[in-house]
Amino acid sequence: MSIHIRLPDGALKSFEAGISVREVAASLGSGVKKNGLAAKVDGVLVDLSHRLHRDADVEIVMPDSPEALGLYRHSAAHLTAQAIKRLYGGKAVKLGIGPVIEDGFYYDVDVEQPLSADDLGKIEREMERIVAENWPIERREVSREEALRRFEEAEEPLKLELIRDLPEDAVLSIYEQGEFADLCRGPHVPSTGRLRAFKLMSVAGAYWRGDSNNKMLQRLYGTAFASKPELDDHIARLEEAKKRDHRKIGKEQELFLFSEEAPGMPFYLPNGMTIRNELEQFSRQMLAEHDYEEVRTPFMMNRRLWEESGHWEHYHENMYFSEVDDVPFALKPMNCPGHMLIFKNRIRSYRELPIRLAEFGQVHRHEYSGALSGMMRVRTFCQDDAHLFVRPDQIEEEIGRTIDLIDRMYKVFGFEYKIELSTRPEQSMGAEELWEQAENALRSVLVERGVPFRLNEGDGAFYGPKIDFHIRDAIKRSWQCGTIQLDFQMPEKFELSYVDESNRKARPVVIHRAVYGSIDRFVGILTEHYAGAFPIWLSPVQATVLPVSDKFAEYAVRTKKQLRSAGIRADADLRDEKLGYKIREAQLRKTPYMLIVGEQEEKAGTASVRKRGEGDVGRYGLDEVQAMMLEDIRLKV
RNA sequence: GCUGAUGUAGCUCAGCUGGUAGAGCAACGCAUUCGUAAUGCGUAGGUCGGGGGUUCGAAUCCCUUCAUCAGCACCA
Repeated sequence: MSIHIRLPDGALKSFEAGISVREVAASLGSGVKKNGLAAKVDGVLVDLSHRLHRDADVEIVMPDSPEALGLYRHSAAHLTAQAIKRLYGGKAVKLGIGPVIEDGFYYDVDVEQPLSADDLGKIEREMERIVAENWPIERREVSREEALRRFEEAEEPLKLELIRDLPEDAVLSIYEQGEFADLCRGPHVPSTGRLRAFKLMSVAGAYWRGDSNNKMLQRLYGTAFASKPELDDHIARLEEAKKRDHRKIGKEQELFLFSEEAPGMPFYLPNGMTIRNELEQFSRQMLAEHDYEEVRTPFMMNRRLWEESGHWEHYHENMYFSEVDDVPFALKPMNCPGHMLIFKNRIRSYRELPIRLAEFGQVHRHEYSGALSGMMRVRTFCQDDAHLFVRPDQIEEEIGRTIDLIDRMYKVFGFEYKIELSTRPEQSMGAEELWEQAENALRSVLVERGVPFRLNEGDGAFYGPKIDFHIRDAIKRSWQCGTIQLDFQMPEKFELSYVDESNRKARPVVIHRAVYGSIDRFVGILTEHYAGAFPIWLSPVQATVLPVSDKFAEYAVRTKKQLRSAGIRADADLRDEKLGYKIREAQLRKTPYMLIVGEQEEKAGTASVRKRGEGDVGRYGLDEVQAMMLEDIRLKV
């Protein structure tokens, strides 16, 4: 019996039924035969050894196909496991799982001996050896019984656990390469010799099955590519990202510091404070345009309040406490209870709603020591927080307005962001119907506006579902910044009410929202986003005046003063150094404008302008340069 | 919190198997008065994260503690 195979270009070819993909590939020319890695049969990825029994669309996966990367990485993970087993003893190494991840792969192993960075080189060399041996990688489908027997013999308790947890009807397959075998769904590249470009990156602990109650295994991270140049490129990108690290730039540019005396609590240096202040000022301007009112609430309030709000029950592990005069206090981890008290301060009419209370609220949250990370994860930070008290009929419009506000502000920074909708978590409070109503409200706003979003099941706040805005940092870690949270619980807890049209008490709904999220984290993200070259409106020093020599110091100072009186953050570098030296330094500090002044400039009342990223742009009158800068600042470019 | 690594001058880092700490940059001083990414010479600067121990002797070995980093777990 013959079958028809349709190729991606639409061509139809006939083969005997039962022919392998490998043979189909071979019929397509020597290049495909030699370099084919796997195939997509009717859209499903399979090994070259896969046999075809009926008509199908077949596409051979070549090294440059989008699917190839996953194959290389998955096979490289097996290669890693095989090498470790060879080096540390087949039965001394218990295999966990070895999946492909965004930039590579990892393999979790249970080995007595802690693996160090030095061991990685050793393992890599063994991997190279296995590549040189060029073992075919072969798939075998096995019965559950056979799988259990094999991994029992191999003394692989973790694999046995995985097999036992697979559904009854699951097809089990084992991939073998030389003496090594692994339970795996596949597919893989056809032989170890195909792996030409891989590298082990790091080793770290990871709990078995992601549960901190389980044993901690050792996780080897690695990456693999189709070719060496692509691998080198990837490594170069990682190094580039490291240069953007906000901790490094924060130190170099004197933005902020951390002290052992206050772990996870940033100190702002004058430069960093300037950036923060600009961010706040921008935010205040936006708040004014969107009819918010700014308030401020105490850092510390009686524990009673937190019991009332539910924070004590749901959040107290992350809170800081203090007791003075036998009165128990808690440092606020959130601003909401304070804002509830403000709302309750007097009777509210339905005509007043929505009431939008904003606060640059400093909160304290006790994070686990291991979670701290520069400005990205701290124990005290300032939220650009606000609570919108709305009538039920205003919910959707208000959420829409908030999305607009966030989008508008992010555009100024040129941020790409992703939206997530997070639903009810396990640890939460309130009735099922209210949650459902809240989740539906958020979802329908997103759907109506046609914004793409990802559903994040069970990741909501304990008091309500939320829409989160995620931004990526230099090393591709994603951080939640903006958030819109719908809350029917706090109004209940605090018995909030307003007087409605028919003079009856009605319950408002609260929307929690933040744009920057944590201003501190946002400063960190911006630092990496701009690689320290902040746009002029944020730049701590907007212009440096550089006299060619001491003789023009007086004119330099005059120039600086003029710019300052126009509201520009200008400095003059009067040190007894050569011009080239001062330019180099200002350049390294990423100063947006350098004004060079010498004899000709002084005579003409001008300055030679050097713009960051452009270099020397010529001579301008001082008023002209000043206008240029003010325009850039105003436009936030 | 867990696993592993790291902590030496303001910064970046060197210091082999234990013999009493060094470089570059920065700072300061002097000379130089300079035209678009580093002028030269000189000076000063450290109880080697903290505590304890082993030793004749510890930056180096051991214990403990703190902080930081990578990752895991956590992230209302």
